[in-house]
Amino acid sequence: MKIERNTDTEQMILETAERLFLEKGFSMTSTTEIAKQVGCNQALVHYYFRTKEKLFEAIFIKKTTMFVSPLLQSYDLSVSFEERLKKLIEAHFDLIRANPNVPFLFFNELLTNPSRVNSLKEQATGIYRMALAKIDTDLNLEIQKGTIRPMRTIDLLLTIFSLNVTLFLGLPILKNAVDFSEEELTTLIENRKRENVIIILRALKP
Amino acid sequence: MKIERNTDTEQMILETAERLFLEKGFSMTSTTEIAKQVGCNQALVHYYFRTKEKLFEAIFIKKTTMFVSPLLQSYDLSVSFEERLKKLIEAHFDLIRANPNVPFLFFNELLTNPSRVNSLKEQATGIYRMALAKIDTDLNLEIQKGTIRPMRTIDLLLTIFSLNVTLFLGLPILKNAVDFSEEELTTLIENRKRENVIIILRALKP
DNA sequence: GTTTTAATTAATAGCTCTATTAATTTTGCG
DNA sequence: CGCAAAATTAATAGAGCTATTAATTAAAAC
Repeated sequence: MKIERNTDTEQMILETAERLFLEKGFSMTSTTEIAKQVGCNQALVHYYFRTKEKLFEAIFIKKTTMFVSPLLQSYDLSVSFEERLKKLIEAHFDLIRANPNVPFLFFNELLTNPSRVNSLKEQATGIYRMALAKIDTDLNLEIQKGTIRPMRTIDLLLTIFSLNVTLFLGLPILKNAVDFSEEELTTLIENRKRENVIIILRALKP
Repeated sequence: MKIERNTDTEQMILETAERLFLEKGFSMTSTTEIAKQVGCNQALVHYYFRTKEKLFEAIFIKKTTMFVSPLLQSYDLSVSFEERLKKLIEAHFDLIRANPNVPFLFFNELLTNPSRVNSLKEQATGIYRMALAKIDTDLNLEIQKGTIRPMRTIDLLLTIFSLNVTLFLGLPILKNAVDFSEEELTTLIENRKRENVIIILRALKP
């Protein structure tokens, strides 16, 4: 019986690091612990990535782009504005549900280490601006048509973002405090998804 | 010329620790740094509070209660339900605006150190349950009257919480990314306050 | 004014972490 | 095989952090 040997240690380090960073953030995760969980020597982490910082950045950037691009794809111009927005909200919601720890990582790192915002600016702002511009013109067109009330794009985006993100950000705490069953939890989440769409669409009405 | 001597060093340690914990979280704040900023010996921090953990807990509990109780006071039964809710939302909003870093501290510590939820359970759940129960009966009464659509209390609270908290949680990041002027910022905040009330009240309509 | 108590400091033990270096093992290849 | 490159490890320097202890200074009490 042969022990299953690492097909690719570098990949394992990356995956383990990703998991730990997402769970505990940058400062609470040590290269020592990453190595221990991978089952390799701690120096190996530095062999592949030189510094903890670089290892983190690789993951952070990956997560950033992963977290924006699906939103662009879901923007379907062949249906009504309301339908289009609904799809966008749901895509955003599902994206966070599939990666519930990412918002925590973002907030944690961008708040405690604001310099990271800068590296993000060049990386992600491009995509963000595209998404923003797309919605912006779209929204203003509808406002001119009078189908929705006058509002700023940033307000709409903030609302979507707030409602979708906070649920998953707070869920671990809520789970700990209230003690849901597994199905109660899925019901709650599904409910919220529907709720969020309703809330936002209602908010747009003239 | 005499150097202004600490009237109360213990108090200064507490205040400095509070500021640093709120800025950077528990793990990123060292007793060494606290002492340096206070201008005293590092051992003094431990002399007064024994451990960093105990120092943190003192602050954490204080912030927790401070963050819940004002919500109960603003619950004014002499006006209409809608008006009452509006006041509650605004009180919540103002509370966070006055302590914009507290949500970050909560999320950060409750997510990375879930055991803290337990100490919170006994401390704050009492107050929370009171607030929740109050709104719960109130809300269900209105639902029976048919003045608002059927919905669960937790959904209403999650909506309020999401909209109010995320703004201030994300503001430092947004500020860094978008580069607002001081008045643009206050305008944005005031707008959001109004928006949040509108959004939530609309969401309740039958 | 001396004694007791409280506040403050210096010094340090013990730990953990990051990063590097040099040595060793494994792998790929001609 | 034999050798070069890559992967892996052991060892360790160097730094920072928490917490404690013993010594020193300031304040209070009698």
